[in-house]
Amino acid sequence: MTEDNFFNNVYEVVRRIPYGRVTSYGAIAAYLGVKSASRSVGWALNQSHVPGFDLPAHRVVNRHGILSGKAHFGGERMKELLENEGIEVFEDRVVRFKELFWDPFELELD
DNA sequence: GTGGTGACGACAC
DNA sequence: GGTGTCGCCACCA
Repeated sequence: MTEDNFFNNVYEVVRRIPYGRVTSYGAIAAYLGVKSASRSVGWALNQSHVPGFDLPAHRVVNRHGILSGKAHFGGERMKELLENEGIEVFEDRVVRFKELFWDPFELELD
């Protein structure tokens, strides 16, 4: 946001995802002005596994609400984190994804 | 500068 | 809804 670094912007947005809500890689990329950089967003989130890096990456799923990054959290870690926030997860997919989906552009509406 | 890779997305079947 | 293909962008060797 405040910086021109794509990665930094991704982290900024992810940290602002409301509790109990989820968003997609594409939505973040679009908010950053590069709609087609969705792959880079996921690539950036790869940093979230670094110690001391507090990032709710478990709230970021793909366009279909699938926990595509589940493998990077290790086992059912991502699923548990989501369910802990009241988000139902079935078969690696977010139930009611359409309702729980949070668009980064809502930041402007705040 | 070039090529390969990835926690994606849109489209076709 | 699921699978395969192609396109996209940023990063690293």
